[in-house]
Amino acid sequence: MDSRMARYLITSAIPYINGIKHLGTLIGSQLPADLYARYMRARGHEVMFICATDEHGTPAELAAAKAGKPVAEFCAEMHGVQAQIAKGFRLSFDHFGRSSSPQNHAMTQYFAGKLADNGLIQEVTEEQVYSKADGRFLPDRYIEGTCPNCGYDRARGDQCENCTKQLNPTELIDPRSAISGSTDLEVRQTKHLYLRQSALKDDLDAWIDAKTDWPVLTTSIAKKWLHDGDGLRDRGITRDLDWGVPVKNGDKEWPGMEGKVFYVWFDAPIEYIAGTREWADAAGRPDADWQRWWRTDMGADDVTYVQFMGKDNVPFHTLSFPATIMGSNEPWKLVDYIKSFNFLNYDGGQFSTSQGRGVFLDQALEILPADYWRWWLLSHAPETSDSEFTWEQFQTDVNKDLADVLGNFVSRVTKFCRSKFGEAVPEGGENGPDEIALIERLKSGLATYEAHMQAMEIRKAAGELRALWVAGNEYLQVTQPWAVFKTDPDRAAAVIRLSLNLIRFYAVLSAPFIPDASASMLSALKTEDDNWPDDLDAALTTLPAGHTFEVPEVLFAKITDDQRAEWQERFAGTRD
RNA sequence: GGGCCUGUAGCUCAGUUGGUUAGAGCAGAGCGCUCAUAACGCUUUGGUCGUAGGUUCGAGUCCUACCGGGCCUACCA
Repeated sequence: MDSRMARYLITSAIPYINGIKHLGTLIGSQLPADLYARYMRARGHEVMFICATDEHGTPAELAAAKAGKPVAEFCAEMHGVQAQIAKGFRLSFDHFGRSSSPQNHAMTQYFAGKLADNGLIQEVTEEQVYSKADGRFLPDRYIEGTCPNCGYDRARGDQCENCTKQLNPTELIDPRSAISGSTDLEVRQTKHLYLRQSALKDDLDAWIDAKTDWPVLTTSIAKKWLHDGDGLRDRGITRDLDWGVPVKNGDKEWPGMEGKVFYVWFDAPIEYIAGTREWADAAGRPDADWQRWWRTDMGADDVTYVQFMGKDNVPFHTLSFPATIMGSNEPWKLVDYIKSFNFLNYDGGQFSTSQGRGVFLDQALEILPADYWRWWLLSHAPETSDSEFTWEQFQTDVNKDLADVLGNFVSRVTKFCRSKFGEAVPEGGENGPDEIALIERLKSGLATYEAHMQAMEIRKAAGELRALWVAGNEYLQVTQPWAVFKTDPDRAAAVIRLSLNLIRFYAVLSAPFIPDASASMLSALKTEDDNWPDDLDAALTTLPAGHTFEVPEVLFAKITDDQRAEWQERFAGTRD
């Protein structure tokens, strides 16, 4: 076993269950996480890549009601749909779990118990709005009414969208349920558990301060919450809902909390741990197999834990979840690096699930292979600011990068070889100055690529990868095997032999971005050797003279103007 | 209202601790090549770096104000 082998625990923010997600959520966490996981595996490291569906909370109940199904059934179905989509995009989760799993129930109750043991849970009696018609308590924003400030008649209970004034639901004039429209509301007393995050503020602050290499986006949001106003506030971690993890103290009942569940943002991050346990259970593995990823006293001390998420999820991952871990006073693994992303906009506006604006993941896979989306989204990942999807840009970028630069390189090399030498790596000739120059170029480019991938500089990594594809075309232009062949076939053979090996080199390097195309390339070359080119010279002679191959189908068909126009029209407004 | 992020060529974006003539890809123009998905290569036209001040020998880079975009603001997740 390689002594440089390291262990990487990678989690993607878990997507909410209430519907099919759009391209923005894919690039915000799952896709970059997958890129990183694939890269680390390719480098020979041991990887545990966990994702799941986030299934609890009011929106899930409402979505189920709208679909006319029991919420458990609805979630099970939607989990299946999301799992299928994840598979379609080639997301290489080691396990795609569910926050509603028995494992997560147990783990969530376990952590709550530990926090209570350590004096970090406080019971608070508070007043909340209850809707008799809906038979449920209403979260602030599910109460609508007239704004006392500006008179807007569809103000929400937390804030008026018209005048932006922050509100309490009780301040609304003529309040009504946003769910049923019922005005039969009353204020009731109810008891809830609060996580005393404030008690851990200094620990969290010191911990965040030490993370000088984290993205500014990540640390600035955390610090804002830590220092704003009176500092980090305690947070309610229970809700009056039917669907969720029942409130328990470990495996014991929690007196006075009957019929209540934990708040979705308390149990959702714990699912990262529980999901790993689901993985072990599903494979019939012992507990030690998941614990070695999560317990620093059981082997996780050499694990590097990286989380991926959109910026909207940062507070929960920098504060609440770490507070849960720290507050347990047990040696659970804390995150080492948080890679956060801005949002992807759609043609000048936002993607909108409610308005059906933008491209949803099931539709995306209907119209184009996963690699097209993976490449474009990753090479435009919103790392420094919100970024923009337009169909024109998507079409020109994908056609140029994938079809012209990479796909066409594969075509011209394999077809030229077939017509002049047959479908086998040709023999004869040897490397000269052009080859030495190319290999030098590849060597430095490879080092740059590896550095960017290691640092999760995704756009820069994509740029360098593309530059390496270009280097292949430049090499052919310089060596001109089609002209040289007429006078010196051996020389042409040497060029093509290296070029065919270059295709394998590209397939290996590109696999984290475009796994399907990479597989096609390897399969056309009739090789299963996908080893990382740690030794570049050896890597470029992997396919010896005489090794047979076949000319592959066109790797990437171009997006035509007609297609682009049609999709632009189809995805402009409401979801069909 | 407050906090943070952001505004660099037509488009999408890089620009390290402030240092000589501001970069890349795409799009546009020209040339070359003809093996290839009318693909590839080379050259090239585009920018008073949001605006106005300030600090400095020197500012895209630091400070202030203003204008525009975005996110968050703790009971949506």
